[in-house]
Amino acid sequence: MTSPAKPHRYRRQQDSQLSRLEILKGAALCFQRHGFAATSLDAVAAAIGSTKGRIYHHYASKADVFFDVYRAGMAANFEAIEPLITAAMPPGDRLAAMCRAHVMSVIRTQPFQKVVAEGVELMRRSALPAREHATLEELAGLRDAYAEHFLAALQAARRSGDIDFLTPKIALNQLFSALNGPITWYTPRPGQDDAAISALADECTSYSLRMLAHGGQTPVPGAKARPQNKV
Amino acid sequence: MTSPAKPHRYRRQQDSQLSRLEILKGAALCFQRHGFAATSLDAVAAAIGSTKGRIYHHYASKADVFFDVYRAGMAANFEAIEPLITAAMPPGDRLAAMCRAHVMSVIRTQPFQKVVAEGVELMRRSALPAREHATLEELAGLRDAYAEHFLAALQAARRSGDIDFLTPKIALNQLFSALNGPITWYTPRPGQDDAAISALADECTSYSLRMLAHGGQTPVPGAKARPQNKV
DNA sequence: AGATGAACATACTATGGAGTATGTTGTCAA
DNA sequence: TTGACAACATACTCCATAGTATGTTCATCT
Repeated sequence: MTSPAKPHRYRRQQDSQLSRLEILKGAALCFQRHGFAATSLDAVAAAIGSTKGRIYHHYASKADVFFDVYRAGMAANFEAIEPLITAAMPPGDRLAAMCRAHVMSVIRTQPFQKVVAEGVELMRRSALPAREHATLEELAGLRDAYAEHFLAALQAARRSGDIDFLTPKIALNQLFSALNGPITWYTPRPGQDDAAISALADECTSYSLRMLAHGGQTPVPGAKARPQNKV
Repeated sequence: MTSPAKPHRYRRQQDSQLSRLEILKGAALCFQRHGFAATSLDAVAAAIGSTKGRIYHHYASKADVFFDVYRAGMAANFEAIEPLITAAMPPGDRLAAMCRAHVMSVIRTQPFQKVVAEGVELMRRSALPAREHATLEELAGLRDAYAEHFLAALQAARRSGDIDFLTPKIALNQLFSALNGPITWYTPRPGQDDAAISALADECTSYSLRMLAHGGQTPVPGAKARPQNKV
């Protein structure tokens, strides 16, 4: 700016969309590791070997980047289950296939799904600046529509006698808690091929599905009253 | 300071421990809602009708407050399962009782458990200033010891034929993901008495335990390869 | 009754980071 | 070949907030 023109090296993407995608990947990794608030756009820029100016050229604000990562994560999920919601299948099989597809998507796009999870939490306590309120509702709509597909599959599978549960909302919440477990604890291994990942997803899906299997009301011992926690 | 002495009203706690507890509760609520990074100590102070000076009188830093909330949350959990790890019970019953006790503790101390969850995430990517490193290891030790109790109960219950699972680590992780589900989605209702909460905990525990029930390897349809996600 | 220290409140400093303003380079159209 | 604009980089501003320094009140001991 003030100094005489040095021969800087400007790295330019021919395709603007590719540049945005690169930003999204870097942002997803940073957001996954440190969360939205603790992530600086300088850190995101450094992660992709760039500067903040590039990000602000493509996005209006830090929140906009976050929202776009969220959209990409949800898009991956929708894409994963889309062929299953219209296919002709027994209800039990459809639910199982949807769960399996969701787990695979979660593992493959883990950083993005972490952002989705944080975004969902963000919406719980709303009270946001009104400017972003419209976007928040859009993203909440995406999540609700996605959950609705699983709720419908859940109800259908129960009607057909494949699974059993008490309260739909609780069953759905607990199912997602299990299916999304790998978001938190999964760490990609160096020598882990697709077969190993597939086996891991199978095991997670299997556990999650058993949550809703038949088995009567297992009475839980120790369910009687115990002294109240102090804290 | 500069102005002449006005007759201020100082609210003082006779018991220092009570004051710390009040700070912890307010901090837990703020941390739950906005996370560690997005929570200012001014906000915490305002939540308890106080000022930042009071917090810094009891704690050396914002992180120290966070760590103490974490300790309180873990203490509540330990206290909940403690009588069950030594009691004479069949392994299956012990595991069930421990799960049920954990869920109840989670629901009762939800804000604290959210902090515990964030703390656990924090430790995954360590790389912290060395000053807090010792404390981090202490807290990680607490978590590991707690998980170890459940892992032992898991193994014992499998040996006795009460449950079945493949990989212990995955089973344990998925179990905790389910048991900790209410941390994320539970919201206390106004007219919700202890009986209602107990019923809710029962349902959550029931689902979580079924994850590890027998049932053979349910083959998941749609487990064959599908097109890779783009993102 | 006065001294001392704990338990706060108030007022200040310092810094990281969001956002902006502007400079620089490549590319394509005409 | 030269605008003109897109795609960046650089260099700033400015505010929120962590942390500090200091003032104030009360209780307790002697």
